[in-house]
Amino acid sequence: MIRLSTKGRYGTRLMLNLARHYGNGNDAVILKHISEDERISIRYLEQIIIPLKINRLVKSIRGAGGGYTLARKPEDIKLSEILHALEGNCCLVECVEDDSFCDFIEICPTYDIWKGATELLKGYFDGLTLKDIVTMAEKKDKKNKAKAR
Amino acid sequence: MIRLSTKGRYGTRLMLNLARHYGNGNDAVILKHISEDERISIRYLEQIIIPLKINRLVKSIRGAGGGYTLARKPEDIKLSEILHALEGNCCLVECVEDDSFCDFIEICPTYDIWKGATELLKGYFDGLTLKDIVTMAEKKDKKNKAKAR
DNA sequence: ATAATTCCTATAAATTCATGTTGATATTCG
DNA sequence: CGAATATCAACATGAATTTATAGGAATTAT
Repeated sequence: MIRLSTKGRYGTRLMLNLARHYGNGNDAVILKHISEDERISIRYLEQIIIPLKINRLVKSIRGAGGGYTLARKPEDIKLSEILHALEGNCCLVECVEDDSFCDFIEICPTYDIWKGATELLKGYFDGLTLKDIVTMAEKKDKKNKAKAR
Repeated sequence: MIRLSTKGRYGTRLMLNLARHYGNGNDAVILKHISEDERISIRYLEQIIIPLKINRLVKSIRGAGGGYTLARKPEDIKLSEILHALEGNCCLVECVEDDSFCDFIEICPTYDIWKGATELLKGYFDGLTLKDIVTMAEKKDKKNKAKAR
């Protein structure tokens, strides 16, 4: 019912991939590698990375030896920014962000409900940076490996 | 990016409409009236109400003089139940509810993020009953009328 | 019987999701 | 310079899903 689009999900994974490679000197990552890592077609990644570039979350380096890198440090990129870039509005219903969308906001009994839910989510995604998520994933990975032993 | 489908939104409005008419003796409401009130086509309402009926949130009365009523009191119906009925899973991503959906949950760096967001939303919708929402809407309405004077 | 209303199935229209094609442009490296 | 590597850009296509409408069968009150 409430769904995060593939664009949002794939875009987040793309950014996490870049975050993991960030800061190793020559850190440009090519889409082909991300495609292999994340099992998402290059063509689709190309479409998804466009808004990320427009919103200056990634930088592109053209030509041989090129690729993409994060435009800022992983600790300075919030998940909310990523989701917002991938669609103008990071909200449950359009009327929450664009109040010209519907003429009945003033009297709509559900508007405040959806608005409240949106604010809740925004707060959650605002409190998570790429670094946070990478750290969480590393911990999880370590735990799994310990279990496997 | 994160979107509540029309089914979820329209279904909620449908239920709120029934809630407003609940308990007035002969309280069966026909879809035609809901259609006029909410400006949603009867045909679409018919589709939306099916899962609400299957999940025993509404009762139907067939034939002339029939219609629909809430199956329980508005204070006993939670918004989370409505959203859950309208789609099997009331979650941001399928893997959160159906762990056979993806094989990489154990190592997926984003799974826990989406799961956390889903839990947050669920908690929010769990704390809201139809009665709560109707009461909120009435207060809002009164306020608007006061302003108009 | 008739009218009202739910119920059931089909299908059209719009959007999202994903891949493919072609070719241009920029950059590195030998 | 020339060849290889990648991004950039504009489409085109097809499958899947969501959104919405339509026709008619079944049920019931009057």
